[in-house]
Amino acid sequence: MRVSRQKAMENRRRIVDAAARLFRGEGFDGVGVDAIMKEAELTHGGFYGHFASKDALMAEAMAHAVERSTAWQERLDSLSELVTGYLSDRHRADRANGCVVAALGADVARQAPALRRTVATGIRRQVDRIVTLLKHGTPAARRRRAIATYAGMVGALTLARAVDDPALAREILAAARETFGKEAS
Amino acid sequence: MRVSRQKAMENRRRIVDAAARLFRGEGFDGVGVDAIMKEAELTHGGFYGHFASKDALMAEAMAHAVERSTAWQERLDSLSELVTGYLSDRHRADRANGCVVAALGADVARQAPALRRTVATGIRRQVDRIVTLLKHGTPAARRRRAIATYAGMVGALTLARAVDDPALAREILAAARETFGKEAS
DNA sequence: TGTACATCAGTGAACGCGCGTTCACTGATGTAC
DNA sequence: TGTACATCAGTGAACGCGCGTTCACTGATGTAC
Repeated sequence: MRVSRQKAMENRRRIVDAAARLFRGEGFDGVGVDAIMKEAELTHGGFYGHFASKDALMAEAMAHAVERSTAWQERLDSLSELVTGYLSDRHRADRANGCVVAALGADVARQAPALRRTVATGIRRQVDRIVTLLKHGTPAARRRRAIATYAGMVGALTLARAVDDPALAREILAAARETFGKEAS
Repeated sequence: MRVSRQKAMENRRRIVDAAARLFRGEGFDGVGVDAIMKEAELTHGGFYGHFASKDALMAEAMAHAVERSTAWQERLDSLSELVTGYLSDRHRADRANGCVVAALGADVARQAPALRRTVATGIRRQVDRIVTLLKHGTPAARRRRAIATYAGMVGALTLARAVDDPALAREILAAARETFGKEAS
């Protein structure tokens, strides 16, 4: 049964959005086209009217997720706010709506160039954003510091999620918050 | 055709070793039982004489990889050596023989408790190891610093591998080496 | 030490299932008059 | 503005392939005498 062009565009957006969440939550291989379409309240057959392949959707979903997460942090205006939010227990528990790199980091390295380029763009933007939140040092030192801070954030969240011991997970997040949350002079 | 008990044990070890490398290189879902057995120079049918399931091998392969990487770093005796080696271009390019957490971090979070517990043990050991390399500060401060340093190492390697731009990858590794390689007072 | 038989590590065909993808079909939408 | 037809978004069955797992079989190893 045909659907209005506007509704079709909305459906497409819903598929990308569902994919962006499900991929982060379960990994690229952990989610099938069928599950994504079901999440978007459609049937799997219609998928290929919107996308050339699952790979194509993966790339588009990553672009969507990167866009969203960048938009989200525009509102933050201090390093400690950014770090505290990123290294929160809430973010640790909610892979599906969180940072793409922490949710899919190792998987991204094995994906097609187009997808990796998209993620690289997101990383660059995140680093630039942190640079603007740093107040001390030369531009080069601030950039270096921003990269190390972002690396620390991603690594701490990855470690906290990998570990099965809640106490250790909390300790990791707390240690990283204290280390990366304030700008050491 | 039957094989001596000693040879059978050696075969089992070869399967675990091949699995540890292949899983890190291609991800848990990226490698099949067939590929692992072929890498170990056996046929896939014999697999279930050694292991109850692919999941069981995954857990054992992680234990093996954690053991090996811990043994490897025993030889290092300074923080800068450890950090420089970890954040080298060689390690970035060689996922299959490198750090388990950087190679499979996000995937580990989705695995069975037994596997996550094994990885947690490896993480604890790595943190303890870094603590012994730190010279300044109270025990609590050193532990905090060790966790943050390990997080920075894992995150930087993850970012460098995710990115498709070699120049950016090198910049990330260099920034992290400078930041985490020397013990800030 | 040698022989006869039981054991069992490894082989390769086969099974069942899930997943990515295709396709004939449906019926509401969009358009031409 | 209303009617007739073409278009095409979405449906659901089906296909083919790969993967985890099973199983009957093989033949060298291990053991009992």
